[in-house]
Amino acid sequence: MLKTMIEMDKAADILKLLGNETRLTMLKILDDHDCCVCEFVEIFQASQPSISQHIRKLRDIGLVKEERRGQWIFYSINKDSEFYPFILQLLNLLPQQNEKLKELEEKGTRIKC
Amino acid sequence: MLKTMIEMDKAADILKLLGNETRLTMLKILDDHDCCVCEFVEIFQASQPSISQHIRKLRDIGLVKEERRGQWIFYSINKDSEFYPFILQLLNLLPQQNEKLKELEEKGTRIKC
DNA sequence: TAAGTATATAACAATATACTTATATGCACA
DNA sequence: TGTGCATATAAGTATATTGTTATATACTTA
Repeated sequence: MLKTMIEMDKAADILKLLGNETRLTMLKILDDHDCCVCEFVEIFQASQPSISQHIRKLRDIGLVKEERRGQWIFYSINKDSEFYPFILQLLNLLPQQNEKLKELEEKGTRIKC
Repeated sequence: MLKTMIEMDKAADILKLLGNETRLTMLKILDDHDCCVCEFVEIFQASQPSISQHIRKLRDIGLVKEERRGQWIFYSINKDSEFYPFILQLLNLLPQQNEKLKELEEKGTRIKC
C-alpha cells in the first residue's frame, strides 16, 4: 500500500519545484523514459547549464537519480523517493509529453545519446 | 465528466502558486469551509497584508472567489474555475487541515467573523 | 597522452517573490 | 456624520529564482 499522503511543508516544497514548466515537463518525460542532459537541451531549446541546474534541483530533493553510462549521465525518476507516490499522482493529471521525444527520434538526436 | 487534464504551462503556473505552504494550506482549508481574511491571519499568525496578498494571487488566477457579507469578505474555492478539477485532485493528496479551524472555534475566534 | 564530448559548477545579473509599514476603501453603527 | 473594524493596495526592502558566461571535471577515442 502506497503512502500518497505528504506533509504540507514537504508538499509545498515539491510543488514549488514543479511550478516551473521546464522542470514539470522534465519530470513528466522521465516518468516514461530515462533521459540525458543533451536530450533535454534539445527538447527545451535551452542552454546546457540551465538544464543542468534544473535537473540538480530535482536531484537535490531526491525526485530523480542519475546513472553514468560512459560519457553520458542518464537521469530517471527515483521510485524510492518518499515523495514518489505523490509525484506519480500529480504526473497522472498532466498530458503525455511523448511527442517531444518522438521529434528527437525523428531527427536522430535521441539515438545520439 | 470532469476534465482534469490541463496544459503544461497552466499546470506549472498553478503549481508555482501552490508551492507556498501558506497558500497551499489556505486552499486546502477553503476546500471545506469558506473563510475570511481575519481567520487566516489567526491561523497562520501572519500580518493582514501578507494574507491579503496571498489570497489575491489565488483570486487573480481564478482559484478562489470572494463574497462580501457585511463587514467581512468571505473567500471560497471557485468551483467554476477551469482548473478546479485539477486542484481538487491535488488537494485530495494532502492531509486534512481541519484542526486549524477547530482551534479557532475553541478560542471563539472563528465565530467572531 | 591530447583532443573532443557531456556534464557540473561558479560567479554574476536580471527579475520575481514575499515580507514589511503606511495608507486607502468600504461597511456598520452610535 | 464620525469612529471603528475588515480588508485592499502601494511602496519599499530583503531574499530567492533563473538565466547567462566562463570554467572545471570526467569519460572516450585517436
